Amino acid sequence: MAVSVREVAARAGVSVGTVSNVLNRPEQVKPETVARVRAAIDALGYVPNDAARQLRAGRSQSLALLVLDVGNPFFTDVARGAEKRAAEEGLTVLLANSDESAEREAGHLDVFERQRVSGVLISPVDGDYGRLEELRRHGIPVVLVDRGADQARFASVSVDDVEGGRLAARHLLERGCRRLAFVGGPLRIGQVADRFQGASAAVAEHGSATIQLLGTDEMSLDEGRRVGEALRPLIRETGVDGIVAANDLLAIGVERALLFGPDPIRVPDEVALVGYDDISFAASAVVPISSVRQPRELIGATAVELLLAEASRPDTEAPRHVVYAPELVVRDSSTRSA
Amino acid sequence: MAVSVREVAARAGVSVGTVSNVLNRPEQVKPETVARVRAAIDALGYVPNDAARQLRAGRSQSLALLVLDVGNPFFTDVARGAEKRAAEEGLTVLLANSDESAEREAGHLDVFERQRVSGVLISPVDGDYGRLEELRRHGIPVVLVDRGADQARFASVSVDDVEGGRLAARHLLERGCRRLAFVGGPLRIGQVADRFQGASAAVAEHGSATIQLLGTDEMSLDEGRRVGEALRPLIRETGVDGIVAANDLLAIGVERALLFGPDPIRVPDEVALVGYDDISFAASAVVPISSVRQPRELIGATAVELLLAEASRPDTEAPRHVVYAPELVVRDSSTRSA
DNA sequence: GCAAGGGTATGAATCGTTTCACAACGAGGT
DNA sequence: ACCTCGTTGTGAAACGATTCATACCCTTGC
Repeated sequence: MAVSVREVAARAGVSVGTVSNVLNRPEQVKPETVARVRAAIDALGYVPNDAARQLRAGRSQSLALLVLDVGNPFFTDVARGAEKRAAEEGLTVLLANSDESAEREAGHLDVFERQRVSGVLISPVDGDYGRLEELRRHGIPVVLVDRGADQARFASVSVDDVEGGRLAARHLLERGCRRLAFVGGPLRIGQVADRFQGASAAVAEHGSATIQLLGTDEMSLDEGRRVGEALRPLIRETGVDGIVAANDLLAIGVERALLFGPDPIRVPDEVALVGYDDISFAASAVVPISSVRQPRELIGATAVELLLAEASRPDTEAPRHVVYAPELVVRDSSTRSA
Repeated sequence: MAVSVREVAARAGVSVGTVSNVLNRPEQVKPETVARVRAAIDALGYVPNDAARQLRAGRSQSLALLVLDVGNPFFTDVARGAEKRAAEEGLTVLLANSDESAEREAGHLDVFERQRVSGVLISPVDGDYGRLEELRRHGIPVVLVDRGADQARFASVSVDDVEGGRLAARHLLERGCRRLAFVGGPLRIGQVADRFQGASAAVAEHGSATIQLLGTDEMSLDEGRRVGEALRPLIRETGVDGIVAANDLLAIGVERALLFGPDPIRVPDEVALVGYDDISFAASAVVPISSVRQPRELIGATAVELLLAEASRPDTEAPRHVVYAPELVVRDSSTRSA
């Protein structure tokens, strides 16, 4: 059933070592022999067995990418970037999903370690960095994705969320907004806290401006709608004139609630709105939503890069950290037509 | 660096065979010995090497799921279902993405064969079933996902798209619609053709009703908006009163174009609308959209099921095909308030 | 006292590939 | 003739887990 090098060798009239050489260092084998071996491979339909190769090599040709949510376009784009870069190194990416569950995360990490993957890229469920330490002790390099500064002991690639929040708020301030609202939560999510902090800092630079926090339990469309309803009186009575949402789903929900409730509020004329992530739905919302874009594919590619560096990093050297700058994409939701 | 059974055995004062037995058939080992071996495993931080196990077993503990688009919620839900069912069998699912590219698909299949995965679940890029035949000849079972009837030689799990189209159209007819439009394309996509065919059949059963096809180049929000504009005169002048969209993205785009163009058209009062797939955005559209739901997780679980059956299927028996019935989810977009 | 049999443990063979020290061979130099 | 080199190919060892025929010990029954 299974065709092995031995049979290929027999058919081509060479030794197994030569077959292996044809596969891995063809330049060291006489062209004529290469041809004969290749012919035998084709004739028999030989496919090398990775398990055997790995066993010998001690390490697999795959690296793992473990994300919080495969359903999130942010992560699928990161994955795309990682795959491209990994392919250049002859590596395959195993994509896995922890679904924000520590248990599933642990399960996947176990499998990866048994597989002796050549590295793990992970956007961790918060908490248990101990398991990651252990992986590294066992010789498997680890790179944190989209979670950075707080964990200096691991290499990481992330985006400056403080700066992103600042960009969003500053943009609104430049458009003349003075009473801002920040929608997002829970604050224990590092990204959310950073974005709020950045927005607050921008506001602080403007003597006359204020910002208030409207917390959410999750970052979904429905929560956005709920908060949108709560915003209505704030806009009409308290004079809120600008909204920063911690992600685009919230922003879209907020926009809908404002535009289509009883007594509609015009966006951007009565209140300006900026989201975060620049998902494709943001651009095609009823009023296209300004948003803060992150270099998603680049994040993935960089993660692979750091992994390679990590693999050959001497203990005397500290892990590397890469932080990218976010970028503001301006659309109608923050561009006052009047 | 790498801890192996040998070292565990030495530390526990037993043979390597016994360590293996502790891991795989603990009931055959004296409890006291089990404890001693377990202690040694913990002390040394031993993690079994899957490559070695696979090499011996001839087959990996993983199965592959190769989808057209990981960004599509349909497939991530299928993946979730497959993972659950696979976990029950002690199998891991490798999720990979062909991005509708035949080349990427071929690349992934090569890797999977080298890995000796225990099976491949695939929603194939159309065309090259030859490679799949070859995989099977090499002893790797194959199950087609979401592509069925046309390829009797492979086991498959799919949803009856003709019936889905029929459901959607019949629902509109029952609501009193008589001039229907079907939005979708290109028609070479099997699912689209089937849905249109089903809708047409439903219309044919009604003497007085008609249906016309409005083709699209792709199934996106933007195409939906474009077609929505084109629909405006048809509704106002030709009297189109019901729309079936081939997927929810199109439906959402159409709805937006109708509601927010100059001279807005009310949904469902002036025209009723049904989408397809029941993605989460459908329920939270401005006017929530009726849609045809497919049992996504069940599809994944069934695919794994068929794979197991396929692995032990005698040549004398034909591959199995499972076809699920779609389900109509009624929301406001097709429920005339007047 | 001995054979039979059940419960435990052993260790060598095996899976398929890669690697590496070495052999075979011919060409060129002296 | 002899030595040296370079090119090309060889084949056995190694990777780490599993398996299986075998051995050992202890009861049990006669």
